[in-house]
This record gives sequence, structure tokens and C-alpha cells, in this order.
Amino acid sequence: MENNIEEIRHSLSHIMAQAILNLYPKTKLGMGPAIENGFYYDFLLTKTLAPEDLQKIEAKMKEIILQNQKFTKKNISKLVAKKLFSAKGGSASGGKDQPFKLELIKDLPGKTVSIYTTEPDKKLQATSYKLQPFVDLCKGPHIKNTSEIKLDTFKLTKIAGAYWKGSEKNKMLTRIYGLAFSTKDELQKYITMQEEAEKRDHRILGQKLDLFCFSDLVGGGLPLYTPKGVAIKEELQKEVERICRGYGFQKVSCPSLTKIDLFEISGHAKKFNDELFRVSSPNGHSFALKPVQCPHHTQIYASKPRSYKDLPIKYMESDKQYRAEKTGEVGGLTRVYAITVEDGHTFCTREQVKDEIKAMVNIIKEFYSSIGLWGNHWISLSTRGKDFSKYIGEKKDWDLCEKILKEVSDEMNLGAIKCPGEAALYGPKLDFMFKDAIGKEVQIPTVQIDFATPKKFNLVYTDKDGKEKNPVMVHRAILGSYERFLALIIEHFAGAFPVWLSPVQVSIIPISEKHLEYANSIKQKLLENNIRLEIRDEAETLGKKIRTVEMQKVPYLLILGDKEIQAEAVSVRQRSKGDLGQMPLDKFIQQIIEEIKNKK
RNA sequence: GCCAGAGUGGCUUAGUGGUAAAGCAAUCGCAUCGUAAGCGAUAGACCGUGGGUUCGAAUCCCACCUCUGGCUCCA
Repeated sequence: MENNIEEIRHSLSHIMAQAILNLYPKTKLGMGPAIENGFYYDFLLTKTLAPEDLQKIEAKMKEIILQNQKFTKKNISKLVAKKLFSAKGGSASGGKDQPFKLELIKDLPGKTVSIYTTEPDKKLQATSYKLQPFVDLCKGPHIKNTSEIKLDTFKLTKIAGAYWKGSEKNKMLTRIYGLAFSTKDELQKYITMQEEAEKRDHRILGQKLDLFCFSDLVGGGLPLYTPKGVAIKEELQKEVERICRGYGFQKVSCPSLTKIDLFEISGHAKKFNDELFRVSSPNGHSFALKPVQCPHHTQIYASKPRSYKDLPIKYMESDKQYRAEKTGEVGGLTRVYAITVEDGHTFCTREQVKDEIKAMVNIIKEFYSSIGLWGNHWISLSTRGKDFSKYIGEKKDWDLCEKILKEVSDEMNLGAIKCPGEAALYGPKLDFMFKDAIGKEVQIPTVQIDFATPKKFNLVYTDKDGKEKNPVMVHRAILGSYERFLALIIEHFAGAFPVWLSPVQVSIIPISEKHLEYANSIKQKLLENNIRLEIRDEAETLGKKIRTVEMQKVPYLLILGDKEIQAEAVSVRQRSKGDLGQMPLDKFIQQIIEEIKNKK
């Protein structure tokens, strides 16, 4: 890739802005950066764009490029800063802690345009880039001349809305996305790759492989797991619990309902008021469906007196939690109302916290390495933002927690990147971010320190000196939610799960009806070894059955005909590798059991 | 919630104002097969819902529902 692709992408966003301004002169402009693989720009348009309009805009952009225009750079920081601060209205608070403004800038060369911008400090460094007749504020980098852009290396892809909150009325900017690469081939390659990735989408594979489904009567955002989906879910759960038991976790089980009081004390009721399902009955009950299970676990801890000798106490539970997500946010398996969370909590002393966190990180590393996902991630040290009212607990505790997490990151070489404003209600956390098939990031495992919750619930233990002290809670999720995790691995393996996770591990194919009896005897022996299997006894040709089973991504096929009966053996065909030839059944069983054990 | 797009048998899709098509899957029959699609037949859709325009609507208009993509930061 040529090294000026960044400049090209960046410049293209401005060229698009110019094209828009030419086509729709009343447009007030927003902003637009270069992004991975392309660029986008947000506009305040007076007109709604249809997808066909993209072609018009693209044509206009090409026209501008062909004029071989120069990007002229001129430092006008003072002027800009002055105008930005003196203009009236439009002040807005954008997103988390970033104030930004929509201001009118006059007296600049070319047309009068509006821009919105973020931090005042950054504005001072802003320079204007002029591409007649449009003036845009931008730090760059840009190409020198539009002639550096080849016409067939970019493509506008989609129109989207970008929510811009904070102004008197909420406004929606129109965002136009584009792709841009150094060469036409790279662009085409990316598009093809994207199409391939879409075929691996967990929703498509989930349906094809019959892992989960939805029902209009049950409702959107409420996935139903089929037998095959459950097989995977249970294997995952067994594996994660096996690992966690090694670290001292014990399973507990709590009801989905609770009195709202529990969440009022924990602070969840206040912070997640709008996302809490409330359940009532004609008999006067008033409950909430649990959106998290930490508070329940505190009550198991609180059920009897605890000594420092008991700590750390570690509970784990995989259960459904319910969150009333906003309607537009529900979809697929990744955003649902009912999520099955693989959750765990350690109650420990302050001295034990660091080791506990390291242990959790090790669990995560061990588990994700075993399925080949470790390395395909980055870690966020999610800390508190500026608005302290969104969190519970004391400042000194937060600072200490953050320090501990930083030390863990350093000592374990995790390279966690600090992300302010991403903390949980009760404490900072280490979030592990993975990428799905189409490159979108998803947060899955997490480790969180919490000094606040035990205090809220008056959890105590008796220390060596006979005094009562509050334990520290460490929250951790290895799989995060089963739904998200399942989505991630469906896409990661493109449905071809390793044997231990495959819902059907062996498909037995009798060549014709005469061989069914032998197939059943093989089935019995496999069942005795806890191998998940199916017999394809439908009246179809061998080729057809093999095709069906290959498409279902079953790892092993046993083909049974006269030859096998005579040799008292099985013919093994391995997924995507083809015929492995004949072998005695015992040998096959031994081999597959070994493979399952090694999680290969 | 907001911006945009899409809803046609179980699935994938064709059909732009004049009698709803095809493939896969299903069911039944024939075939009993040696490593990725055997042959034939049958059944299955008031075209998301409601309203409007029209002699006539899957198709045009309006509303609603559902699904898909997008919506912290990025200069």
C-alpha cells in the first residue's frame, strides 16, 4: 500500500464535502475523518438523500478530482478560534465528556460554511484547507493535488444517520461512508472480502447450521436455542467451569426475579432505570428481572459470618439476565433482551486483589488461547469519565483500583490502553476487545475491581485483629455473554467448530438400507463414549448425504457399506479433508476422544 | 429513540398496474447407490398489517409492525 493512502482518504472526505456543497448549496457542513478502509463525512442537509444520490455525488467528486485542484494550506488558527468563540448559539455537549460547537465561520476564502468541532484547544491548531469554493477546517494530512487520486480507487458505500445530541432539538446529521484504497485491485479485494465475511455472519450461519432461531410470537431480541445451539453452549459452559473450578470458583444459582430493593442498594436501579424490566402480578407482587447478578451473589456472601480465613470466596453462575434495551438496538444474537451471562465474583481482602485479578487474566488468556482467539484482541483499561455522578464509590478507592489494574497490565505485559469514561458503575475494569467477521469490535471478557458494592451491602469479614472489614469484589466474565461469544466463534470458525464444540461430532452414513443395522451397532459404541452423533438414514444417494453433512460442517463422517461390514471397520471422512480410508472402530474412537480432550 | 434501506411458500430469490414464478427443503413413489446435488410426482403464498388511489394493486400513495445497516470519540 502506498504511504499516502491516509492523505488520500482524508482528502476524499473533503472532496465529498465539496461535491455535496456543489450539488446541495444549502448544506451546512459537519465533519469527516479518514477511517480504516475509507472515509466519511457528516452533513447537515436540507434534503433527504436516496441511495441513488450516491452515484451523483460520486460523479461530482470525480469531476472535482479531474480539475486537478490543489489543497492549499494556510494557517488561520487565530481567525478560526476567534470566530468560533464569538459566534452565538450552537453550543453543544457531544457524547461523553466532549463539548463541541456548531459555529458559523465567516470571512474565510470561498463560501460561508458551518462546521462543528470539538475541544477548543484542538481548534487552535486547526488549519484551513481550501479547495475552491469550499473551505474546510482540518488538521490533515492531505495530498497536494487532487490528481494524486485515481478515479477507480474509491467508492461511496452507504448513507447513515449520525445522532448529534445536545443541541436544543436533537438533530440527525447525514453521514456518507466511502471506501478508498491505493489501487483499484485493493478496493475490489476489500469488497470481495467483505462479501465473504457477510456469508460468515452468525445470523446466517446460525440459521443454516440450525443453532438458534427467532419467533414472532416470542419476540425479537429473544433467541431460542435449538438442540444444536445448546450443545455448543453446554460445551462452552463445561469448559469454562472446569477451568474456573481450578481457580477456586464454586457454582451458585439465583432466581431471575428480585425485589427492586436489591438494585436500589446496588445503584443499578438508578443508573439503569430505563433498562430494567419490572414484573408485577395481580396478587400485588412487584419484582424486577435481574439485569446483573452481582447483587444476588453478595447476598449469598452475606448469608453467614465470614472470616479472613474464608477469603477469597469465589462464586460463578451462568444464567440469563434481562435488559430492556432500546428497540432500535436489538438485533441478531449480539444485542438481545435476554442475555446468558457467564459471570463470576470473588470476595477477597485488599491484599489479595492483585493476585485475584492476575488469576482472572490468566483464565481468560488460557481459554481464549485454546480456541485460537488470543492475539486477535486489544485490552481497554476502562476508567471513570469526568462526570462522577454516574458512578458509585469513593474517589480514593477508584484511584487505587485504577492503579492496581495498571500494574497488572504492566506486570503481565498486557499493554492495556486507558479509556476514560468506559468504567462500570462501581469500578474500573479491564475489557478485552475482539473483532468479529466484518471487523467490528466486540467486548467480551472483562475483569473489574469493585470496592463500592461490598460497602453498599455492608458485606464484612472478621479480620485477624478481630475487627470487621469490607471485602473487595472482583467481577469477571470469561465468556461474557454466551450470545455474544457464540456469535464471535461462529464467525471465527465460519461454522466449522473444533470437534469438542461441534454439535454433531460424527455423522454415520450407511450406504444403503442394508447397512443400517451395522450403522446402529456403531452408533451404540460411539454413544457409550459420549460422542454426539447422527445417522443419515434418509433414502438418498451417498453423494447427496456427504454433501449435506459437509455443508453442516460435521467434522467426521463414517461411511459404512459392505466392505466395512466385512472388515469390521469404518471408513472415515474428515471435514474438508476428504477420505481418510478404513480403520478399526476402536482406533477411530480413541483418536476422536483424544482430539476432543485436547480441544483441537 | 433517531436517520436510511428491506419485507413475496420453511429457506434463497424472480416478478414495476392485468390469472403470483423458480431452485432448495418437505411429502410420496421409483432407484439401493463407494466419498460434495439420481429420477419423477405432490403439496405449500389472500405477496408484513391496515387504509387509500384505480375498472383492476405484490407493484403507486399514507400509516403502522418487523427485520437490516448506521448513531461516544475521530478535524
